[in-house]
Amino acid sequence: MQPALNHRIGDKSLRRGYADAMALSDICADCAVRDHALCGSLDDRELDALNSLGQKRRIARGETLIWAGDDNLICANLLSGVMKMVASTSDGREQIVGLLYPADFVGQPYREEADFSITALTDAELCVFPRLPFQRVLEDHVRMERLLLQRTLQTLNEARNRMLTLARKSASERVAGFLLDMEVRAASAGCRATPTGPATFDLSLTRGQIADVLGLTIETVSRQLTKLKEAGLIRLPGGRAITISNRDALERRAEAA
Amino acid sequence: MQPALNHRIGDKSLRRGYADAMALSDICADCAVRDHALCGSLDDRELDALNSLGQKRRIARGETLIWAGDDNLICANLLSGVMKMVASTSDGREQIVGLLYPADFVGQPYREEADFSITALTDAELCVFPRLPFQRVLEDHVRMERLLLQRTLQTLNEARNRMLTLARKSASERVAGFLLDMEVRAASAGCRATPTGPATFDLSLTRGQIADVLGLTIETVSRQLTKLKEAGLIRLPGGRAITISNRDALERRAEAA
DNA sequence: CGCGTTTTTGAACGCCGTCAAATAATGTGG
DNA sequence: CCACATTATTTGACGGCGTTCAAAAACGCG
Repeated sequence: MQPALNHRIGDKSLRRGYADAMALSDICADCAVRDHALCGSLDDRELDALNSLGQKRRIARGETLIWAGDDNLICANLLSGVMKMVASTSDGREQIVGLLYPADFVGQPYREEADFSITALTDAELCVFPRLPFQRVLEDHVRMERLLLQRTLQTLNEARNRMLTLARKSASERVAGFLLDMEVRAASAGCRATPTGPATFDLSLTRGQIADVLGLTIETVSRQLTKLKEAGLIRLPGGRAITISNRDALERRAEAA
Repeated sequence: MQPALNHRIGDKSLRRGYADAMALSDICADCAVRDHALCGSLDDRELDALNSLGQKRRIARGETLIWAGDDNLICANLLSGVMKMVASTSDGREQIVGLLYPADFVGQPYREEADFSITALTDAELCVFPRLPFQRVLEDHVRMERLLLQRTLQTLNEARNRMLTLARKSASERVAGFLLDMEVRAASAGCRATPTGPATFDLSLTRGQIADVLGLTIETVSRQLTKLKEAGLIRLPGGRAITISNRDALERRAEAA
């Protein structure tokens, strides 16, 4: 089905099919997320097999990679940027069911039709694979399949915890919990050495997107943030930055009605 | 904090490993769910390997197999009965994050601590496996691992759709959708030949359990059911039976605020 | 029949959504 | 760099949906 591309071509950009594949292969060498993505489980030779399928693709903020309801044609690895996975009702109500960060796997393997839309919240880069060939690679590479299983299990756990939040927690619990989650992610992205002190970070989401994640409205999110500010638990230095000035209190509020 | 679980003492446990394994192995031969459970992917020889680990276990209605927060020691296949998977807040609010039916896989592989409690809603039977050895079997049997991956992906999809429901749908949409879901399950369990006509079935859940699934209260569920009855979409013949007398209208109500 | 449990029904409250408007932030072309 | 347009956020007023609290009715089981 796919030509084996184990040989190198001197000038990468001369010809199309081959050139793209090789370009991707080269990029893997200094891929920012390779160690954290699914392909981290592959050795160089296996990587070639995957690369012969994949194409690197840039996407602008606001662009939608996959539309719910369409044929489910592709999977991907997210290289940079942030994306959202959205479920929606027929009359347009929306819920973000997952945020995707660099090294995350994107898409729904073994699904004929896409159930959710996937849209870029920032400019983003991905390695995109056609779904069916990707599934075949998956089945030929146990370690990758295993890694996907473990990630999927982890994602499922998170989804279930989110159900508890969406169904049973108050607006102030949701917002407080969300800020703590985002702080953890920001910290691990920035790899700050000091886990102490007032942590300032940028939550690159609009109020509307936060609302979509938390199952609230823009107004409620905004009101809760000002409440937290007035209570002295956080500061809002402007833009989309957040300073957590009293994490203990924030953690308490994250699990008290 | 909770009753000890793995101390079931019976005549069989006098002669350990072998007797149990053979007993289980024998039972597999006429296992009601074998073709639908994960072990359906194993041949007889492989089944032996799994069986040497497993123990068949009966559980009474209301008993809890796994407690959230405990060490995550076991996985299982559900043979008969219905169980619930519950997430809860520190102050006791609960949400059912999954219902488990015969042939479903039970537990959280690759997790050190159980995140959710798993409790029997009816008397139930399971094949219980210690988690770590089970994981090893999983890794030695690609087909089973693949099957688990595919199931997990499917479950994740369902979880994400549930997020939409919990976050954005009205009480009447939730109840209508729930009845339709249960009807599908009841129909597939009973394998009715006629997909037409007024379908009567038993939703073996109490109002409280329905409320726990839908993220509502008992009162709200009850009120919505009477509304549906008064609107002529369903009948409540008593007990926990439901008759769907106008499925089209019910489907419309399931996705209209 | 009598008792405990589940379900239904009623009444009042409160959280959050909706609608509306003011203010702040961001971007754009001149 | 500013003036202006656009978008995002904050703030306010109000109402509705679902919860909470309470009690009656129906059911199940000895």
